[in-house]
Amino acid sequence: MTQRGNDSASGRRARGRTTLRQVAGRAGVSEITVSRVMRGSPLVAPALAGRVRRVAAELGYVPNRLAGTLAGHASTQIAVILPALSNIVFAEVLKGLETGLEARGYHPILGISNYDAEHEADLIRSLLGWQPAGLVIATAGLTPQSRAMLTDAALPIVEIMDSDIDPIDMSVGISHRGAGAAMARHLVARGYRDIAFIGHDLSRDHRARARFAGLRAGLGRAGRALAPARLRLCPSSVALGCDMTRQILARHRPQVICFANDDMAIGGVFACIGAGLAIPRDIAVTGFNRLDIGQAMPAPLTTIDTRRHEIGRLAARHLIARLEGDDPPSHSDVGFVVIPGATS
Amino acid sequence: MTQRGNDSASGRRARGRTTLRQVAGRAGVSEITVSRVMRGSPLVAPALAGRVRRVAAELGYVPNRLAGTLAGHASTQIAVILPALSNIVFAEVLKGLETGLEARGYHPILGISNYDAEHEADLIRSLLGWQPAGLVIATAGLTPQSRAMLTDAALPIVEIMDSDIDPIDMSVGISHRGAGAAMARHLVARGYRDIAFIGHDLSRDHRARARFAGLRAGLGRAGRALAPARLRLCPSSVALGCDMTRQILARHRPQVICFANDDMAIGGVFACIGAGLAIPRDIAVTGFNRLDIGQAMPAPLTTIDTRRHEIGRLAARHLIARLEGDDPPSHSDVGFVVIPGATS
DNA sequence: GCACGGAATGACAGCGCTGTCAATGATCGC
DNA sequence: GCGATCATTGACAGCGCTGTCATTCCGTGC
Repeated sequence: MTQRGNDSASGRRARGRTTLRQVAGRAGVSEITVSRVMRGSPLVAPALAGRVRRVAAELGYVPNRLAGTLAGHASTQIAVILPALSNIVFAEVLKGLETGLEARGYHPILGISNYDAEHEADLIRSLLGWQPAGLVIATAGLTPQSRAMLTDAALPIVEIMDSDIDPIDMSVGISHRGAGAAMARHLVARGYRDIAFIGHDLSRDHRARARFAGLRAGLGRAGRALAPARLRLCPSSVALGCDMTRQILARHRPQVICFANDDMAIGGVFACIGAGLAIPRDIAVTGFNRLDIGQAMPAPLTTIDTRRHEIGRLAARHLIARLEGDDPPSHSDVGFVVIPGATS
Repeated sequence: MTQRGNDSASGRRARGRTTLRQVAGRAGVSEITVSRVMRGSPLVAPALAGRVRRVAAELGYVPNRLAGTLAGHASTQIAVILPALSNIVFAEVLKGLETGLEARGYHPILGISNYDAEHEADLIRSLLGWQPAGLVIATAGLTPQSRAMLTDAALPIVEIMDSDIDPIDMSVGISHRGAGAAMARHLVARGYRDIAFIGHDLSRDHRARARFAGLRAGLGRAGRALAPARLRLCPSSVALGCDMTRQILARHRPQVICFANDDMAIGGVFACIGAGLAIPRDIAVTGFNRLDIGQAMPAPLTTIDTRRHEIGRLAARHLIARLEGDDPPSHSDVGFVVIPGATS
């Protein structure tokens, strides 16, 4: 652990990483042969391949994927752009994606748009600069510019979460508008009339907005009205759901409160319990997403399963299929599932 | 769609992306000048720079970062390896990291080890192949091989979450053993004697194991014993906490149950409520991590804030500092905070 | 009017690897 | 025994960009 030349005081930058050439020199073969061995080509005689592998291991050789990709036109990086990570939903989608990609040797490069379409455009530009083999995106609302970049880039793209779209290339998701409508049918079937809605900042989250629109339209078709929605211009959270529920209860007790998602709904349940109300006898509550925690509550939450794990899995699968020359469907609706629960 | 090579039916691979040369040709300047303009070099005359920028925009030119990095030795990718993403804790750390990195033009390449040290080693190897500028890792238990690769790689490395380690390069975290001991002091101060512990698979999660060891040791020092721990060899979850709590309650009611983390503790709270027990009168409950949801419950959970957001932020900050030639501390303990709550 | 210094631009080599095709032996059929 | 064939191996030219000089063109001061 002495000088070695690298480890330049502050930088600790790696100059002097072992290269193909060094392995080749030490093994007494040409660079291309080492390259073939490292990529498992059957063109190299087994004995030679063994020797080369031994030398490579000895030298701790790690192939430079940058150079390899530049020369060979075959990146194994996949750009992944999500609107947030504070909500467990996207973390689970990302988990599903990472697992599916990693299993086939692909690596995600991550960007978080914060539900900001402009920032999303910047992310698209900079991630495309890495020449990824493909791109998976849960849109924050593609700008025309973003759309143009993606179209021009001509690489496999999966737009995830929403199936009510006309995808640039492929889509995997559910119908959020349909999910809202399904919740409306559920509420109508249960006979509720005085229905309130609590949500976070829907102006940025267009999928939550679609659910809300579907809910309102569905209720309208059944002749029920939705009380004016209560929205707070901040990200969704348990605490927010709790707080806003208390506010509503302070002036009026609706028959049911629909929350924009499970996080908020769980906060709502806590607020109702705190107010001494029995659920669903005194007041009903519904959420969206089917978080595990909502189902573990003493009274499992009425909600809609968005099958996000399946979305991540399928997105990875379709992307890889396309990369391997297959022709996966350009439009996949994984279908949501209404979970009746015990809170409505 | 004639020859052009690109958009080959299935592949949709981009051959024919605009290159520096094309921009240079169209603008009537040399490649290097375009390169300078794209990187904002002051060496180019403003008028010329403007013209070049216009041409680049017209052609939708996106610099190829692979080539740039290969030629210039300055990647802006940062390898990030985490043990899981199912738990919101790591998702939040990742969010903090991404934000900090993105703001300075760096992009995370993600790997999830699933608490598997062997897989972690594979991830390290393959991510290092991208010649990242730095690496952030929440260890799943570095194998000697992993350690060697990281040492040899000679790039800035931040080991996050745990501060009770001798870092390869830098560390940012808290003392998990200390946190366990702090919880022990809290319990002793409250006068509890009959203390149970419920956890998930600690064999793989060495930080949870350290907390447990700290708790047990702390209680031991105070002359209290911990009932034999109940562990289930599966990942932690709300449902698991709920289930295991029911099992314990079926045969005996301890004064307090310590859970390996908040998720499990929340499940425990639900189980106790379901069993008609009042918290903390009939039974106390403690968690770990200080999840928002635990604090939003009618009785805020007694827990320990692990300051994970701060960990992510600081890890990004120190990494970037190092990359920019500064000399950040090699060892940062962000400190945990005991949150007394109302469940103990 | 002229050498000089600085600003602006370019030529060139090469980062580490892979695609392509050529070269080398070894093997084979007749 | 000899050309054809196959299995191996290598030479070479780039992928698209940037570091490092070299070059050109001014305005300056004397």
